[in-house]
Amino acid sequence: MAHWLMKSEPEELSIKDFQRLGETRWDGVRNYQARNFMRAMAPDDTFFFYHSSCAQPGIVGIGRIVQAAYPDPSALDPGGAYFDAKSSEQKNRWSAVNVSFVEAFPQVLKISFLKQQSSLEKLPLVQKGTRLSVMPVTAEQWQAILALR
DNA sequence: GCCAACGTTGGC
DNA sequence: GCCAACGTTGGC
Repeated sequence: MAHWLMKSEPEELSIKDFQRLGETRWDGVRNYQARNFMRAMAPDDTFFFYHSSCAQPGIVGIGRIVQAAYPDPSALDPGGAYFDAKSSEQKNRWSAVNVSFVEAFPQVLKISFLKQQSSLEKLPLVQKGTRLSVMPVTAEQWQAILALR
């Protein structure tokens, strides 16, 4: 079982929204590297839910993959924010996964705090210049972050 | 709002 | 295939 980290802007989907929904589709990823990580996801993989572009950016909870990657329907919706004119029913460049809520942390593990952890030095999230919205988390990093809750 | 850093686009 | 210009991300 693998571990991941996925970023969401809370104005788009917050951990509270996620908790209320229980299960949802994770779509709209429009970066090839992030997409490729999504395609490597398998049911029962777990991920940290990260709030980005907000007052308190950081890790706020945990989710689980319930369905492996499939063509992202949002790329085919001409009225939607994630429409991609270069994708079609036959050839959709983008992928979505289905995810379920697992846990919300009692407090935000702020990015400034995570950057202070030597155990997380290699996590792309804290590395300068990295803006991946979906990334792998090693077993060691997973445990280190769990211990910070 | 600023701006560093990165990704994408498109002319050549 | 190069690379300048532009767009986006995302912390601060």
